[in-house]
Amino acid sequence: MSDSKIRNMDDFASVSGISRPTISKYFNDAGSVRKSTRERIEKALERYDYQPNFYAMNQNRRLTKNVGIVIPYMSDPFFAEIARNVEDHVIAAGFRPIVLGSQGNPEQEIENLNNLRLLKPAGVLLAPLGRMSDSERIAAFCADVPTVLFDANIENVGEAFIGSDNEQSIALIVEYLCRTGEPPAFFEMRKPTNPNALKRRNAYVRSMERSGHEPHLIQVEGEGWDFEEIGFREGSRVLADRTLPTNTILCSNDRLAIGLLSAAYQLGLAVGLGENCALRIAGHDDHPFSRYTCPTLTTVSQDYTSIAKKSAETLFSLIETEQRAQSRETTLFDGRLVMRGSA
Amino acid sequence: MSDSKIRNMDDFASVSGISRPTISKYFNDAGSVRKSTRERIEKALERYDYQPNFYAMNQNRRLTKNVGIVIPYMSDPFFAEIARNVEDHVIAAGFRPIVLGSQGNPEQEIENLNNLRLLKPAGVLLAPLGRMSDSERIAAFCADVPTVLFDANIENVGEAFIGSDNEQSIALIVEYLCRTGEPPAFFEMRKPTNPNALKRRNAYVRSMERSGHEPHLIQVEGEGWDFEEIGFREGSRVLADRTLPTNTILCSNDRLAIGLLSAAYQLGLAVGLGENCALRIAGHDDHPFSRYTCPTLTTVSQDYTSIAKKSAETLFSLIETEQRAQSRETTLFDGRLVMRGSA
DNA sequence: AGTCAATATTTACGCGCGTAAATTATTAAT
DNA sequence: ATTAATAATTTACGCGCGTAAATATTGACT
Repeated sequence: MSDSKIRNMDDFASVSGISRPTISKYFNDAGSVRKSTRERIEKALERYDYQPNFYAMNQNRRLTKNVGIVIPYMSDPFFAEIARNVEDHVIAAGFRPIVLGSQGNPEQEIENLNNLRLLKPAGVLLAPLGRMSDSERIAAFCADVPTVLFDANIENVGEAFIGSDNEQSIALIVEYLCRTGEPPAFFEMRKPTNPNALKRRNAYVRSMERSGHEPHLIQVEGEGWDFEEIGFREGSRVLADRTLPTNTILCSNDRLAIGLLSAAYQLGLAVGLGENCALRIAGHDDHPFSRYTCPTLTTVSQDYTSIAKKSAETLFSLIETEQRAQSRETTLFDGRLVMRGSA
Repeated sequence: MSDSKIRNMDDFASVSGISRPTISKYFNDAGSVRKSTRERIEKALERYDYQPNFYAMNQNRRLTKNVGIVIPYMSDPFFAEIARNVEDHVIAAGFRPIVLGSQGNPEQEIENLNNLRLLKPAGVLLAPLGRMSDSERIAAFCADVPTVLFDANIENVGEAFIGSDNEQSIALIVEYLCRTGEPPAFFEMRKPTNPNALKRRNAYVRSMERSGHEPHLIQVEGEGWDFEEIGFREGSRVLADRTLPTNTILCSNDRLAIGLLSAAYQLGLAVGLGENCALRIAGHDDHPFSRYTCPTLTTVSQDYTSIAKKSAETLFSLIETEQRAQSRETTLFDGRLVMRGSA
């Protein structure tokens, strides 16, 4: 690092003895300049720690290497995890990921897309809020920017959808629970906020009916994204009532299950498979925390490795061919049963 | 919304019949234009949903309303929570928050600051990685942009520091644990990654010595931010060894404690206060999850409401007076004992 | 030395907006 | 109606960079 401050590309062009347009070309694609020039630029880069203004760069570019990643909730470990996964693929493909969380707020979701648009992204990977999303505005965005939806679908919006097969995964765990004990009741929010809740509810009902059991929905009150709190509060109430027709509860997602496990513990109800257990609890998603609950949570894992990979690849092929998908493809990955202690 | 697309401020100036510089002034400060003009602009704003390009705006501005918020790790619920808190204050004060997470990576932390600089922020609220931070570069940034540090201190960097009094909070829980049972051992990572770990270690040692007890450090291996995993893995080992000189373990943070609780559960060790409990476990931070563990986690809460408030206020007074602090003030808030089931 | 293609440079303009100075229009007060 | 203050407009330039066209340079080759 030298003394004189390099404030912009002009300054850097001066000190490196190379014209600004060539510098610009270098930063756009280092391979597009002559080798000797590249070496001179890189030598100068070592002395003066200049890097182009990211936002000014995108101002007047046709195509950028930016890829937006939008998830429903930043501090939900499940979404944080899948976002990290997607991010890795984006980096590996030579793009620059920009991750934004919508904080459960549809307006924030739209603002995130609007902000991304200003960065002229080559494409966007969007896990929408789902039911709450302003699907019209999202569709309008998708008309301008190649967008692949993942995790939650919005019909006919975006170039493709990649997610989990809730029908399969719910059937899987319902079948497991039925086979190893009493058929499960389904614990969920009456007005669910998380994206795939309704699909899972329907999958549960169908799955129970298919195997000749009476579905039993436990639809609790609660709003927002504080699922553990809702699982705990409403779970405490439901368990104290002792009106459940079964000793087995399947939760719509792991975070509800974590709250419910806590409620059961505090009521002195032993949860698990053993003879002396009063209750079985299962979840859905394989949340990062589910392996540390007491007992550990039996759940069904989403194959987010594959979802992340396929989502990214789908977007990259769209970007490369520079054309829109001729038909909107939907790819669903199977869930995998994760047998742990709670059921 | 009308048919014709408004692409920039020039377009909007045309359709609203007002000159572009005046529009620019309006968006900078709606009160700075004549009332009749403001109404005309706002009427046009309803018809055409235009909003200025955020990044182009900041390109050539002297002062912006942007306030950067940088935290060590986005998907750590504790940091997510304190960031949300700070964010609220920033919005309430009429500024625009831009939240960035450093993902435990010092280079990312510097890149976050560099990116923020391009947005010409009025100020920055920085919770640094701590020991791992590139303090030289952070200091260089603070020389350019008014910055208030919170959560973790870096000596003489930034205009002020607001955090928790680890000395007080650790003494508080050590005293509690000693008073109600055996003196605690201290469970931590040998090379801790989380910001305040070393302060807490020292506070523990001093606190134990002060009350005439022999300190006992359990320093486990592990790197990165997967604290629950480390707490579980190393905790399982330590508990299985049965070489502990005490039945009481104070963890350096709640996330380690959550892992340790899980380990104890799986080893069949009853955790809690009761006669028939083999172990007491306590944490530090009052992590959002700590009220859902089994048993619920006794811990000491950081007063992050006050920390967030004071940090924001400190920054705003710096921004308003447009001058740097004459002396670097440090404000420490007391922790509060949160007695739950685990100790 | 001469030829040609591949690169580099110069020049000039554009992106969407901020901002300052000079000019003109509006408002409120005399 | 006149005046002074206030606000809006026009004009012109700047921010940091992308990009296109014309021109100049380079390097490998015959």
